[in-house]
Amino acid sequence: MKDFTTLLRTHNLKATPQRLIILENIYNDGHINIDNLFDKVKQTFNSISLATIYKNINAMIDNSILTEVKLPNTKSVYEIIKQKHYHLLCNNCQSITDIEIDTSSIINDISSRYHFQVDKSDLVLSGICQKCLLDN
Amino acid sequence: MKDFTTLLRTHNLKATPQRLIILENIYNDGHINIDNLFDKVKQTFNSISLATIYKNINAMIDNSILTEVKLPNTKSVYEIIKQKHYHLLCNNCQSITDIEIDTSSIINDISSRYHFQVDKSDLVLSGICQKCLLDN
DNA sequence: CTGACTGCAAACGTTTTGCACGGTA
DNA sequence: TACCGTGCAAAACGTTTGCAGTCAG
Repeated sequence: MKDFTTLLRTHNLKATPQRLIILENIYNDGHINIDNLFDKVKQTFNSISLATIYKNINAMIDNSILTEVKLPNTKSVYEIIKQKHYHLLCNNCQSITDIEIDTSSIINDISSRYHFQVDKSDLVLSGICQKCLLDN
Repeated sequence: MKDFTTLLRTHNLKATPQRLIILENIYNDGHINIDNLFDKVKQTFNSISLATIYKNINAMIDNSILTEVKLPNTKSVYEIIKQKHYHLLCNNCQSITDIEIDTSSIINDISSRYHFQVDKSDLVLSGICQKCLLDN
């Protein structure tokens, strides 16, 4: 469990109970889409409105607490901003796994070949995860 | 200019004038979002409806003629399916460039480290393109 | 000739907004 | 206490659908 109160305040947002529960749920899940987040948050805060979820997701993205991860063939998920990493997406169970890869050689290659200044990289590898491979 | 009539027919779709113009516009642009596509197509086929654009984009995706490219911080674009490649996205001029990178070592590494069967990879490098770097 | 396609309008699901009330700092 | 945040309902937005007419093969 992290100190989400401090996280919010250092990013110029008030630490309301709704925001704390939203962050706890995103943190526990790792990556979560709006619908699942709303369902989960309602379990501990059943009066919360969907508009509040949206407003807070957007506020936290604007204030660099969260980031949106766009995925092929499925809804975007949101995650707390952390160190640079990439994603595995299982097309069978829909699980998302953070992975670390050294992409510096690729990025350097592209920078020089295309004279493109790379500020951000997004990589999603889709396929079948270990668990689903074993289950079938 | 390619033979889009054959492309459509070999994918079990009728070669209507609307579809040919849609494909020509996507081909010429390389990658285009729905709004820009609608604007462009209207220039040569002003009676076309937005519903027809949507229906055809979806039909062509379902029949493996087109693919959707999801991009960070901006709308998805559509492109004609071609050989495997990745994308550069300029955050200044919004241009999208196809790039070729050998990602096999990364994918092999991930397959063995995570026991994940990789079927597809999506990589977007965002930043500033050469033209915009020179202009500023 | 027949099934597939088009264009319109209506419907739909998702996200945003306005506003009065409530809570954080 | 001042301002930010919440919750509700309504609005806006993007996309899909139903249907009658049309066209490609």
